[in-house]
Amino acid sequence: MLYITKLLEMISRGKIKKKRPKRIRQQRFAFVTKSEIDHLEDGYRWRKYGQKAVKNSPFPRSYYRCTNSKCTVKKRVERSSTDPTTVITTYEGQHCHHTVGFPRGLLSHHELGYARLLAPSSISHQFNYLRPRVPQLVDHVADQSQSQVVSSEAAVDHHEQTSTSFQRSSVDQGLLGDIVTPLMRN
DNA sequence: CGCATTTGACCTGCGC
DNA sequence: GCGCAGGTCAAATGCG
Repeated sequence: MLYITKLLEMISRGKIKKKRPKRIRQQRFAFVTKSEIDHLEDGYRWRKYGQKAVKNSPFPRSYYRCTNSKCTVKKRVERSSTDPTTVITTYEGQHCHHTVGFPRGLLSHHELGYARLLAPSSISHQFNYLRPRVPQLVDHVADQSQSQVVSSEAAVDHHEQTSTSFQRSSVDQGLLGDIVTPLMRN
């Protein structure tokens, strides 16, 4: 009874919405990282908007969104059930703004690769400028967490195997075609 | 006070 | 149609 009351209240407040339009699957990139840290810095600011226990894994999956309101990039972070020291980070979408910088030397080279990958072309030079600083950052990270890209494409495929709506071709031909390394491409 | 995180409920897609 | 799993929302709460 209490629940029904709450339900009606929610409806009246517009909390229960009608059907949302079909989600359009955006480009996704997954990184497998050996790290003790779940949430690695990648130069962008993220706001956590959800956490969910996933099947076949004792570890919950965290959902993050870019704090820039105009930016729709999302990121999922989950720890591998087979190897608890491995973190699987899946990025979805493309940033439409500059990074906020790379704080505290926590940037790992795979995350920088991602940043370059999804950054607007107009700021791609920013990453070239930053590149000379990377080795020391990577060394710093490597000592802590042995960050590495194991197989981004394999990780994506793990999620996308049955999906036919993941359109890589446009990515390859477009903006990211200049940036994505052969490894990252299909 | 503003922003980030937590968390339970709701929504949606998919397989049976 | 039903149930499950994944994804999202938003109020409550915490923290600097």
